[in-house]
Amino acid sequence: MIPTIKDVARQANVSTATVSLVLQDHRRISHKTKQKVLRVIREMNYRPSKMARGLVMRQTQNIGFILTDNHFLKTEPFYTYIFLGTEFEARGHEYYILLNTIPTVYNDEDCLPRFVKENNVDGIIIAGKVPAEIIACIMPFHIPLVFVDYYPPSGDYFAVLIDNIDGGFKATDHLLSLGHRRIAFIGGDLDHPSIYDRFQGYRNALKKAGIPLDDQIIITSEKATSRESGAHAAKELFCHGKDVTAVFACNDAMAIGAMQYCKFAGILVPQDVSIVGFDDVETDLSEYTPLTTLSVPKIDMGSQATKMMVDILENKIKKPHKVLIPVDLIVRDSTKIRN
Amino acid sequence: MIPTIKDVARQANVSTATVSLVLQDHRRISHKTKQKVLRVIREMNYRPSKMARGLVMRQTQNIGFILTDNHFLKTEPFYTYIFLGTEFEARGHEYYILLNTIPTVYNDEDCLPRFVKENNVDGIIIAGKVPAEIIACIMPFHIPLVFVDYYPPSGDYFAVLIDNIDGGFKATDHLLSLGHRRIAFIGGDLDHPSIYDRFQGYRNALKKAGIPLDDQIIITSEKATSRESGAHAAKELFCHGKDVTAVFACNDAMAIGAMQYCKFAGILVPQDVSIVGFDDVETDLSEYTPLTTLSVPKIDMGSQATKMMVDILENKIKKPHKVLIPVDLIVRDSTKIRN
DNA sequence: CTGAAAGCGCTAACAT
DNA sequence: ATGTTAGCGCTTTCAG
Repeated sequence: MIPTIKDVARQANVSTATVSLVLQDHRRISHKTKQKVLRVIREMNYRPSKMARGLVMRQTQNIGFILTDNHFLKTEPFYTYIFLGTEFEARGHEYYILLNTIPTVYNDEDCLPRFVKENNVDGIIIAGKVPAEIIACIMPFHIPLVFVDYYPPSGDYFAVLIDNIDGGFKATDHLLSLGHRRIAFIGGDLDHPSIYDRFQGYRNALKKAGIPLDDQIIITSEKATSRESGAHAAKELFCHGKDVTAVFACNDAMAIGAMQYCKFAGILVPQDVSIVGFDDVETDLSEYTPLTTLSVPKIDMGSQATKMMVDILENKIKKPHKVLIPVDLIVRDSTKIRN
Repeated sequence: MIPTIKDVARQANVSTATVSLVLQDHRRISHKTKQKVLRVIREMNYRPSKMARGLVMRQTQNIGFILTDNHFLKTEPFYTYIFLGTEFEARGHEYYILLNTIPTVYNDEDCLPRFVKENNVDGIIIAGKVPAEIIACIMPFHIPLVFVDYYPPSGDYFAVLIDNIDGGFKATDHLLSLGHRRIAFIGGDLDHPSIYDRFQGYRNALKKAGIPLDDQIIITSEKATSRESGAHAAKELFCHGKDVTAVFACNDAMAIGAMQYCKFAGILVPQDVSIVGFDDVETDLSEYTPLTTLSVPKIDMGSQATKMMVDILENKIKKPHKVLIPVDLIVRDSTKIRN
């Protein structure tokens, strides 16, 4: 049988109120009683019931986690890592994470995650891009929100974001430092904020190096950011004989696609061309030259988001703000000094 | 302000007991009052508090989900899908899934998932192989357990398992039906139950076809089930000129490894040799011939596990038993009729 | 510094 | 058929 606060109180010869106060480390408890109670608690292996406490405190100690299903199920476990990060961090703060995937396409039926309907969370972490309707549905409930790896088009929010500008800069700067001057950018739709920012970093780095932008070697006509589109972009680049010695791809998939094309076209990486990716998600690619890329600390992002949420819930912070997570350049074999 | 049962009772001019009974669809409530109460509930948008109900009912309406971290984080989202399946199913039964990853190597510090320490789950689903110590730690708590894709070496448990024997049979039978007679088996450690069972299916199929087993073409000397070991095994097979026209690999990774070796050795798939894998997890392998394999309904497995757990918790089933999930042969391009 | 008691929202005897 | 009431395990005034 699981001991209750009453059992502890009886055993320690104090009232339940005292036990409760000890539990909260209240200062108006004498050191002696505190030690006594603590000992009994340990002996009986007592833990306060979340439900009873939640009932009276009017809080669930749960944090919701919302993600569209395609994000969670894609092959690279990007959001899976973020999710895990939230879980790890939540443990230390006595919170539980409640996952709720939502359909990628908006669907007014089950628009509201059930944990908000049931009032079963104190706050919600939203990971990746979600339909604007979902956010609109949740807002009226006045539940604290933290966004991870996504920032809604308008409004002020708490958010944990990748420092994409810095990443783009680091990638480009790395190539510059290797002596490259003709550095191409290949990316998907610039309307996507992450890609746009990575491109900004690229621009900033070139500007700093005093190299003018050359639209000829900036390929942003692809919509997707897949391997296929990476291969396409590379074809565009090399087929027309534009002289480039290095490529910064906006993500690993496109970088790999570019490498696929190079292999096909007999272009050697990194001898003929250096390539840098972004994300550090494409593993097990024994076919290709190991990719120099920017590594995103995914677990850390989840952890930061939870930390931020806990701070909000404990009223430690009130004003919405963004936290930018720095990325690390991982130098592997796909980049080398310019010939 | 969220309405409570009292608000509903007052508004409907009945007692809270009546509202409670209506909520549980108790028959000793007159149709008329029931309708009246139901209307008020709808009007006020009332939902009973999980915590209050849980407190008195002594149940959390939470189901724990345990997984070692390496399982959750491996590149293929195998267990991620299973986890999602449990979530989907849980929704329909008003349960929440609480994830708790545990270190892969046993670590007596945090051996117990916190949701059991805190008594925050009614039952626990355990996915994939976990250290025996963890199970031993949990047993004393008498929490219902359901295993998914793993069955402990000894004892009687509820479990949802892949029908590996059937899968091995289907794989081999497919090759037989294509006219192959010299069918190799490549697998990792036969001590692993899944691999052993897949091998049994292979044996059964050959036996049924009246083909004697040939130890020469059964490669089980590899410990791992990685691409590398698949390539090794294939080398072993083809290097020594053992005549085989088909290979059943115990999983997709080994099958891909075998294909890597074939490519290297100039052996054509499927022209020279047909290959069948197992799991249907290796995607995005544009380099290789699309693999004929056995597809495991991962989401369905999670869903079945939750269903089983809910049945246990509702006392609908009491005797431990296994549910075998059938697998489907997915014929792609890596197999063809024997020349 | 500690205890008694009320009450969080709900269910389940027991009354009526 | 419905209402009254006593808790479930905990926190929190308010007294002492």
